[in-house]
Amino acid sequence: MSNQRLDAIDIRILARLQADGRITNQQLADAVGLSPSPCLRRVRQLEESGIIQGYVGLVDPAAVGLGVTAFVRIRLEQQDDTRLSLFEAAVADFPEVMECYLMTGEADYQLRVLVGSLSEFEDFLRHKLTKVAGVSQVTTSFALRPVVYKTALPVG
Amino acid sequence: MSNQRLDAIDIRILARLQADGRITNQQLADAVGLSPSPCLRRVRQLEESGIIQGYVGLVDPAAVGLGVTAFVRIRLEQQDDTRLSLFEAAVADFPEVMECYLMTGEADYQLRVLVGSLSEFEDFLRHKLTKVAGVSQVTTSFALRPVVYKTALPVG
DNA sequence: CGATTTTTTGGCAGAATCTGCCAATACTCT
DNA sequence: AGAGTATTGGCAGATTCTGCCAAAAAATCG
Repeated sequence: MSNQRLDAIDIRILARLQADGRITNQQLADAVGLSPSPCLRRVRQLEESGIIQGYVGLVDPAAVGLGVTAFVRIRLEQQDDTRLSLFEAAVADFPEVMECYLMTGEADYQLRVLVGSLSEFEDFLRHKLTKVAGVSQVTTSFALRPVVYKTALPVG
Repeated sequence: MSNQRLDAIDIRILARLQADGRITNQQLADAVGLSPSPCLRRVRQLEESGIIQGYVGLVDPAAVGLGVTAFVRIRLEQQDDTRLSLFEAAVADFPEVMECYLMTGEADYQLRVLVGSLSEFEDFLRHKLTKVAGVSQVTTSFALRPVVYKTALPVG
């Protein structure tokens, strides 16, 4: 999990793995111009150093009945460390919360919430989010449609 | 890319693959209580039907110098189909734009933008985003810190 | 510059995994 | 119960993985 200098080959490895997390080591080695052995070693190093955080399968939300994306901006009553930690622990446990950021500006936090329907969202608001200690103001906007969703960072 | 009924085993397969996109088929089969062969067949079907959209490696943004997350809300001058399509095509080509949603409410679009520094963000705003035809109002909030970032949908 | 150390690479080989095929099992519907 | 359909498990050749070691490349230092 420490610093590490990334050379041109590492960058290409990252680009490839971001595009296809199941590429075989042989294909990857071929793509970046190495033989399998040093290629695998580089990948392992990138994994162990935390630069590669993991590999995941991506599932179509609509296919599993999760068609509603909501963005929720939240103000807390107070912003001391304890309140922030409490709130963060709470949202981290909500399966509906896909993203959460501590923010500058009007809101303290912004959430991206994924649910199956508006009534599920209401349940989430009424029974979960507003029950968290310290939550003062909640503002919701809904996504009509996703336009771009990427996980691959621009590298190279 | 068509509809498909998901049974309990499929759900468990999806959960596992969302948690570890490089799990071997044998481990996966074991975890869901099948032998490798039918397990692989189910995975292939989920892939071909588009329920599994793909597999990706996740890279730490800070490790590649991308430490600034900005949320940008955008109003267009007009909201006819042509303008929307034009805007969407433009943002899809910006490597900085990780997410974009067509929104209800005040803003027409909301973007999550990932850059290395505030000056890079200014470049993005001045030379890219505001140059897109039809963009009228742009409001930015910055993330101080990511709290939750998940790709795994709640299934199971 | 040349010699030494350090780092990185490529090839090898046994182990593990993949994956298509086929017979056996389980399920469905009348 | 029985016919038909769908799903499963086992098998085996092909592919891939992955640790080890010697060779090559790069970096360091006198």
